Amino acid sequence: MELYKQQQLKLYNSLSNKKEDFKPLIEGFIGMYVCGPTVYSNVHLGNVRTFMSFDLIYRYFKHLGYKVRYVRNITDVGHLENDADTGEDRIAKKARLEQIEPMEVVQRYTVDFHNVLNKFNFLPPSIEPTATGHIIEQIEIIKVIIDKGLAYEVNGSVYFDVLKYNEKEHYGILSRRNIEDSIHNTRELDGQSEKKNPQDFALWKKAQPEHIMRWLSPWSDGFPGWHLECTAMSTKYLGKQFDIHGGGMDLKFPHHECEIAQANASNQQMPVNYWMHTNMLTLNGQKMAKSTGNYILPNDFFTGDSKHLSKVYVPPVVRFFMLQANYRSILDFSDDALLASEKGYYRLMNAVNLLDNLTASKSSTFDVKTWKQNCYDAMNDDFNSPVLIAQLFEGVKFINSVRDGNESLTQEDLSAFKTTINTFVFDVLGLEDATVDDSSDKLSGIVEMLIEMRNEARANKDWTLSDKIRDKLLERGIQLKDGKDGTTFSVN
RNA sequence: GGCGUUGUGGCCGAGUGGCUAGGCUGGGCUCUGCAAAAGCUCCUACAGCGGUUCGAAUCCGCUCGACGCCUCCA
Repeated sequence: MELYKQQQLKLYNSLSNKKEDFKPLIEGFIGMYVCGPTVYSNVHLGNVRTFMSFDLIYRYFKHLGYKVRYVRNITDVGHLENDADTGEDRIAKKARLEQIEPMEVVQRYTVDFHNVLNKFNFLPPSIEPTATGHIIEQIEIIKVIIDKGLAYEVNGSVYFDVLKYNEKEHYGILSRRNIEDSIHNTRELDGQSEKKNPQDFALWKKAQPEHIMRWLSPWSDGFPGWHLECTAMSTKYLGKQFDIHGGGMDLKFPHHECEIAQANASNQQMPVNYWMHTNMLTLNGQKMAKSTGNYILPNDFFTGDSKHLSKVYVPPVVRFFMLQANYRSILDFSDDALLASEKGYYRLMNAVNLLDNLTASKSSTFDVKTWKQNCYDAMNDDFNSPVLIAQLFEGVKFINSVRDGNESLTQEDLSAFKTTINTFVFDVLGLEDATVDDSSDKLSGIVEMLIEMRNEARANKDWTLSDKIRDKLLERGIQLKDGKDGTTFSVN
């Protein structure tokens, strides 16, 4: 029987602001759409956090036995710098500044995005569509919305008529806004606007003569608006109605609100059952953002070359750090917090690695079944990875005690225990073991030899030599551990 | 100004009406040639002020602070 039939999952739905029992439209299948990056620059760590949250969610769904179609787009056109008519397309601007083709910009940062995600051990989505690959679909949606009378054309550009839509529907249903409020609080534009109302948003923009990203449409040579691509691609691959739509908290308004309006306008139904929003990663208490310069790049961890970092960190440590916070909480980044996570991470890994060396006993002193369900309960409660990790540390303590002979497990319990811990650590949390690498076989042979030499020195009470071997190894990241049954080591 | 979120011990971070979060750090003990590792143990907090309740960090109100969105942002 599939695991999802045994585990009742609750997830927090931004649409209702409540935790709800999760029930997919079609039993056993999940359609999930996540707003991907706009590839006009390198992804920063805040971007990574969002996608990591959904990687965790995707992994857990898969573990539960769901067939998941996970769609995460690449925005490669249409994302304007601001909503004023003077706003420039981010990618076109970057191309202009660097004097290269827009598609070179797109290619460069798409590759960077994939490289970064691979380093952090992300599972690839099922489909990763691009906005430029779905111009026709976007044009078709615009036609439908115009036919419904909810969009209008001005000088070759097409805008969504928010006020008109709001007459029969609620624009602001997701972000809990009233259109009246935003009318009163909208900053005055410079009076040049083609839009009937400042709240209206572009479905299609006519390209200026110098603009190099342009496509033919019934209205003009131009390009699609930012919000539209997600509606086009989610509808195409997941249907008019699907289970989950996710993205960063900052996309809730206006991006997701606009998506709802467009989809609702063209398909006559609410597109998404569960909206999920991940919270921000902050640096110095402020949101990480390219525009303010307050950010840290993933690559900084691997070089250690940043004023925010005291040393080099391996990717799983960063991953572990992020998973120690719930995806809906703001997480503040600091070197101290990362150092603490690093220690915890290695403690966890060292215990996992001990598992294979444990010997079974006639009886168990640990309730494996309850502990295992505790792990599931944590994840079933809106993907509460911090609580899961707390449970895993209960396991760590227990493993170490078994090793020391203070606790015991039957063969059956031992294998259940092993399976559970490996499943959650590697499959669900997606943590890689940084204590092993390709050269581990040769390395351990050499370290075993040094341990032997040190033991000889210790037997001769030659503490100078024995301590030298131990300390020199530690300097190189190899830690010797003297236990009852001899010396073991770990590579940190 | 509007909408929303939030304020937890030295630090990071769960929880949310009575019952241990967890990690890191610091103190003590065991083990050890000494350490480290590991185990045990101690340090026991919920911004402030009122209210509801037998009982609130947890619910309600107010105050103060922080953050996010309201223009692009994961």
